[in-house]
Parts: sequence; C-alpha cells; structure tokens
Amino acid sequence: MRIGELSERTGTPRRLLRYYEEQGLIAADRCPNGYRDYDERFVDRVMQIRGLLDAGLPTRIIKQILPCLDKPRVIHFSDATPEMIATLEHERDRMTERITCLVRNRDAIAEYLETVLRNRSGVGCGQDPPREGATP
Amino acid sequence: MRIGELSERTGTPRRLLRYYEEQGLIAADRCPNGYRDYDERFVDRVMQIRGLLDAGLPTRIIKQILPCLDKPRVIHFSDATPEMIATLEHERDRMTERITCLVRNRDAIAEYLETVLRNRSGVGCGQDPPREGATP
DNA sequence: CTTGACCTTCACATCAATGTGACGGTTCGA
DNA sequence: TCGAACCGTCACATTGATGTGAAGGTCAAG
Repeated sequence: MRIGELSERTGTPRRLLRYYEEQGLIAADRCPNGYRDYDERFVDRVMQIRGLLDAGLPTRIIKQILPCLDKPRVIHFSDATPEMIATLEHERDRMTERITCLVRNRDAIAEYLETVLRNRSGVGCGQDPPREGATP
Repeated sequence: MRIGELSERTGTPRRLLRYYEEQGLIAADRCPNGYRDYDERFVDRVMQIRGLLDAGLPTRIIKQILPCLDKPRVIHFSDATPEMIATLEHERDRMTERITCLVRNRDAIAEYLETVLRNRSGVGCGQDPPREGATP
C-alpha cells in the first residue's frame, strides 16, 4: 500500500510516517516511480510506534528496542551488546516506574470520579467529604 | 524551604520549579524578601508532577487533575463541572490505554532480556531461537 | 491532453519542556 | 565590608514531535 492508505489505516499523518522513516523506525521500500510501498505489517508496526511515543519513549529509544519486540522471536545476538542490554534493562525499569505512576494517578482519578458521580444526584452540592450511610 | 532545597530534594532544576509555578501547577508563597517559600508538601507534589509529565501528560492537563488527587480527599464540587468530569474520564481512559501499551511493551522487553541472558553463557552465539532441553 | 488526486523533497513554523546566561538583589560568614 | 552562595526576573536557545505549505513528478479517468 502507499503512504495515504497507511496513513488512513493508522490514523497517522503522512508527515509523521515520513518522519518515522527518517528516524529509522520504519523502512519502506520504493515503487519504480519513487513512491513508498508498505506491506500489511506496517500497520501494526506504526500503531506500536505510536503507542510507545505516546507512552513517552523518544524515537531514539524506540528505534533501539523495536527490533527486540518483533513477533517471530528471532534473537539477533549480534544486537545483544552489553550496551544494548544495559539500555534495555534501563528502559524496562523506567517503563515500570512509569506504569506504577500512571496506575496510581489513574486510580486516584477514577476514585475521585466515582465519589463525585455517586454524590452527584441526590445529595446537594456541599463541600463535605463523602459520608457513608447517610440519607437512609 | 527555599527553591534550592526543593530543587535538591526533588532532583528538579530550579528553572523547572519556576516553570511549574508559571504554569499554575504549584503556588509558592513568598518571603518578605521575595524569595519563594515552600513547605514539606511540595516535595511530594513536585514528584507527582514529574511523574505525570514523564508519563506523557501535558502541564495543561496536570493542572486540571492535580486538585482532584490531593490526599485529604476534599471534593470541590464547584470544580465538578460537566466539562471537568468529561476531561477526567477522557484522561483516565487515555491513561489506561497508555498503561496497557506500556505493560505490553515492557513485558516484551523483559521477555527478550530473559531469553538473551539465559542463552548468554553456555550456548554459543547462534542465531537460533531458544531451544528448550538442549545441551543436556 | 488535461485535470485532480495522489506522491516526492525541502524548508520553515510551532509547541511544550528544558537549558543557559545575563544582570541585579539578599544574606551570611570571614 | 567583601565575597560566596543564594535568590529574583527576563529572555533567548534548543530539542523532539509535529503542522503546513511550496514546487514539482506520476497516474488514472474524463
């Protein structure tokens, strides 16, 4: 498929698909006329990239870890340099931190929402913290 | 405490503490001489802000949701406008998406690392996927 | 053959989060 | 009273992910 279709199917501006290529995240091959030519796998690939970007990883890092995440788990031991291992471990730990932080804050938001929504209709708009067992 | 101490205790450049204030995320009061004066609670506050930023939330959103996350759960119903509720629900869902994406990718990295590290010493540097039960 | 919808590259603009430095005031100990 | 180590504001630079538009090639349909 060409860039327009990939753009539609992934909800990603063409500009960014070219940018990801420029950053070495994806490598499309070219039709004789110079147009980029993507195959099906790029749909998932791009979604994954977007997810990682949205999760806060920079393209520099994504480029490094993407090959390790490929589906047919082929271990390229040539990639497994000590630096690479260190990078991966570091990134894994950072992601774990991020996850716990996100979970904690999301749960706080969810809890807040529940409280607010529960008291929404029925109880007047007071300032009080929620009182269990009131208004029987 | 003054900005320098807060900076040290949170590992955050002074510049950024001032930036967060400018963005309305924290509000320090001032000593007679104009210096910012922070109390203990700002340490946690700043850490939380950094965590949220690192998790990919923009200051604009953090500013909105921070008041809902305060420890003594005081519900300010005046803040609970329909738009606010919608924002919070939206953000909660985005965070959930981010979390699942992060978890998936972190687990992939972890799995890769395990595989590589398990085969690291003992088996020669082949290209093969890991074979269970080999080298008895 | 022309038109419109694609595609290309190039380049400059923007936005948020940060870095950096200039310039000046405050506090405190030697 | 001087200098070091703080603090303040202001303002410009940078970086990464994007937006946007210009100038031009390709191709299928009318």
